[in-house]
Amino acid sequence: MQQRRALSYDQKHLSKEAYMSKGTQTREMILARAAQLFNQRGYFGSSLSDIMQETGLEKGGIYNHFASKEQLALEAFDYAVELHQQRIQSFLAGKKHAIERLQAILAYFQGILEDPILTGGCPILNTAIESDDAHPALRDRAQAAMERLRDTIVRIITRGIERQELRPEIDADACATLFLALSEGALMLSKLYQDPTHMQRAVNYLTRYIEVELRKEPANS
Amino acid sequence: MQQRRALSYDQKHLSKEAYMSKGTQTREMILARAAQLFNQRGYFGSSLSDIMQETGLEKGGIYNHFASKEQLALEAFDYAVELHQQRIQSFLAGKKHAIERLQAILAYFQGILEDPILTGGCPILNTAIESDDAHPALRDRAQAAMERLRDTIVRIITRGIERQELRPEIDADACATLFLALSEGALMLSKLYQDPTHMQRAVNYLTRYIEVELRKEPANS
Amino acid sequence: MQQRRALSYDQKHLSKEAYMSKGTQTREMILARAAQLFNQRGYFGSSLSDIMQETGLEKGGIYNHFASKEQLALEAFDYAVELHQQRIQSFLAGKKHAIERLQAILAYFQGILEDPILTGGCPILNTAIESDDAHPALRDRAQAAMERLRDTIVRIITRGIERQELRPEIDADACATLFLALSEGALMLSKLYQDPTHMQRAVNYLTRYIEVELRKEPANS
Amino acid sequence: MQQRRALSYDQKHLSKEAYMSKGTQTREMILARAAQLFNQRGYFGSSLSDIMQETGLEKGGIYNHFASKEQLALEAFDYAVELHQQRIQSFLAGKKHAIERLQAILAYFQGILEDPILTGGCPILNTAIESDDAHPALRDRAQAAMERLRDTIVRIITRGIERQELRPEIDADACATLFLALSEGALMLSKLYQDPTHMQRAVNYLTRYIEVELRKEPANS
DNA sequence: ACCTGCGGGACCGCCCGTTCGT
DNA sequence: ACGAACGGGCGGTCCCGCAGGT
Repeated sequence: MQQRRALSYDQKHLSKEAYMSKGTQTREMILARAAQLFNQRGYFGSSLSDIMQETGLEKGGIYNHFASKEQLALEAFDYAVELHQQRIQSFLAGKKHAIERLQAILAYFQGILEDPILTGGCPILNTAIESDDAHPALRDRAQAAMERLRDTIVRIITRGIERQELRPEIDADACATLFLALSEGALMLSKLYQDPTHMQRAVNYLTRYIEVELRKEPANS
Repeated sequence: MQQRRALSYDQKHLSKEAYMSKGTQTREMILARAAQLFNQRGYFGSSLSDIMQETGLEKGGIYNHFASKEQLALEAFDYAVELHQQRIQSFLAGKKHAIERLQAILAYFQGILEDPILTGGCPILNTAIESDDAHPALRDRAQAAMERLRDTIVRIITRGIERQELRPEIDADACATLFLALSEGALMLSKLYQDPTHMQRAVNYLTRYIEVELRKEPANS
Repeated sequence: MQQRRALSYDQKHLSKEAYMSKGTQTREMILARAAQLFNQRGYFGSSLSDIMQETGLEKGGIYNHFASKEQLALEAFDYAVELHQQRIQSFLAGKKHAIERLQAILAYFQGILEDPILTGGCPILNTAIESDDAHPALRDRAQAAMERLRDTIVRIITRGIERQELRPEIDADACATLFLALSEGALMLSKLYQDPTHMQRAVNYLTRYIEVELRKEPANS
Repeated sequence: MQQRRALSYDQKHLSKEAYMSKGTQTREMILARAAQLFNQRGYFGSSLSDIMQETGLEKGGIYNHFASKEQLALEAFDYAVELHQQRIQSFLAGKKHAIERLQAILAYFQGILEDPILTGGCPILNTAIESDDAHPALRDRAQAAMERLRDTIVRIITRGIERQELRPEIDADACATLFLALSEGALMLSKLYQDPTHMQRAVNYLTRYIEVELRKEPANS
């Protein structure tokens, strides 16, 4: 019965995606469920038993696909990040102007709270906090993922400057830090208080910031 | 021998602080060490064995003072928060002007990274992230601690407005969110990257923000 | 070993000896050993370590089959009772006359001491005494088992009266109490003194009682 | 508060009994409470913490008076037996005739159920069952106590025969076994079923038995 | 090829019975 | 008589291999 759920899980993707062998399907399903679990309860807070229950598989079934809990955690983290990356891309899709693209980033952050792909908040933030002093392998992963996100923002800004959509004097790195830190921080606050207000304030603030501090004013003004 | 370490730990406080029975000393020592451990490895990532090793006590010795790991965690969190609260107070001590006081808050956040009382970063942030979907009791504690911190900032701002040190149109709540979210977020980034730059940027940004957006300009300007 | 497959093919068709997977065999083995242990040392007097030693399994192996010590105890008790029930049935087998059947019951009780299936005496008695004020779940089990035994005796008597093998004025319930209480009490005495004499006396007494008080005299005498 | 109860416990005896130092009072109090506990939960089922709670003392306080849990158990058993022995004596007091004395024994057994000095049933029975295969020291104690009880009955019967109150052909030992086994067995049944009926039946049966089988008929009948 | 289920064994948090300094 | 500390054992769970069967 649990297995049925597992099977049906990915079969809906069959039409639009490449063929997946049963094994690969199971593997993906495990990753999806584990990513969810780890994102809510953390790496140390999730046991293999929890994952068994979540996936409907026996231990052996999981171990068939992943050599260890750690390996699973690493891949599940990648999976979660990939999901979020796709979400960002879908927000950015079709938006050319740097202002629009920065707004899309804000929308993405707000979406983590209001329309989450993975409940439990931002996997990079969660993993960063849990792993920084405790799990180097995971921390490196989190660092790389964060860097990718940061780089996305930096690129939007530098290209925006090149295209003369943003002011030339902007420090792209500092600006990316502002966006990232404020968004992640506000996400944390809103999750802690279970109140979206804080996230909303951060988005409001950054939206204004984009307009007032980043947008290049028309030359004739 | 291990016990001796425990004894010596708090005895240096005896001269200046209230008398502590041996039991209470040990209790405090356990809290201090456990707070450190939990702050680095998290609640689920720290085992009683780790705490035994850190304290030099046997299990029974710890259990004498705390009914469960959870109870210990709760009290250790309070201990850590209290330590940080005292730090904030020491930063605020003698500073009357709202601008100065807000700068002290920034200095406090920067100190978490550069001159930590407890290695492992901000206990409220760490605990908030770990507990929000996994441990309600801890989350409530973290929420209360965060609220206290937030309230400190809000009060500084509202009193600053009253004293006409800050602009009257400031939204104190929104402003506190900005300070908290940006500082905690930057702290996370700096810890993740093991690079104080991000924290520094947040402090720079907020320092400028204080001057430009909050400080009430002299009437004659 | 290679033959196992051939064997197992037929084993599912075997009507009299149900096929037992390796897991089920282990489970039964644990039950048998645990039943023995509990019967000698009691529930609180037996530790999981004892059971590990007795079964030669590690904790994980035991825990695979039983969710807790309590669950194991409950099932082990049922196992022990079932064993004794079968023993009673084998004593009763082929005996039609109520007198014979009551004598079989006595033989069964004497057998507990002299030819035990499970050393440690009567599991119902042992469990009744240990659990009555301390372990309701176990007590309920013991009560049900005792009731089954009592019912066996009551039925023998009532059917004996119906068949005019026993006197019509007999109070079957009171008589069953006499049999049970005296037998269990004598069993306790003989185990305490490590001397079968007391059991023997009870059997002698009840044997005479059957003849003198229960047996219906021929009409022509 | 607990301590207050402990203190007051024996002070009412001070007037009529030999002087008891505070230490001795405490010791007696521990014995009384422990005897109660062991009688209900058994030796292995009672922990020192239970005893602490029951007595209101700390561990050190208990260990001041008893070298080990085992030693306490042994003495608590003796205490319980002594209490029961006194009860028997009070039932026998003033009764000279063997018939009366045997009836007193039955009344004593019935009293265990209906007006217990120690809840949890007969300590000898309880201890016999728990210790027979598990705790030789306790079993020896139980055996001795049972023997004392048995001897009381045997003596009543032999003296009754000597005094021509009972029939000369009675086997006193067998008769004592009958009384003991039936009473203890019925006690077990009544406790298991939480229904005094079984005990009542045993008493009824033995009362009749005394009249019909033991009482010496007047010579002229 | 994939999954099940059994078993291992280390370790978990907790509590035991015990000792001893105060 | 207390209360701190011990140290090992409690019941239970962890993560992990591996044999077996479909």
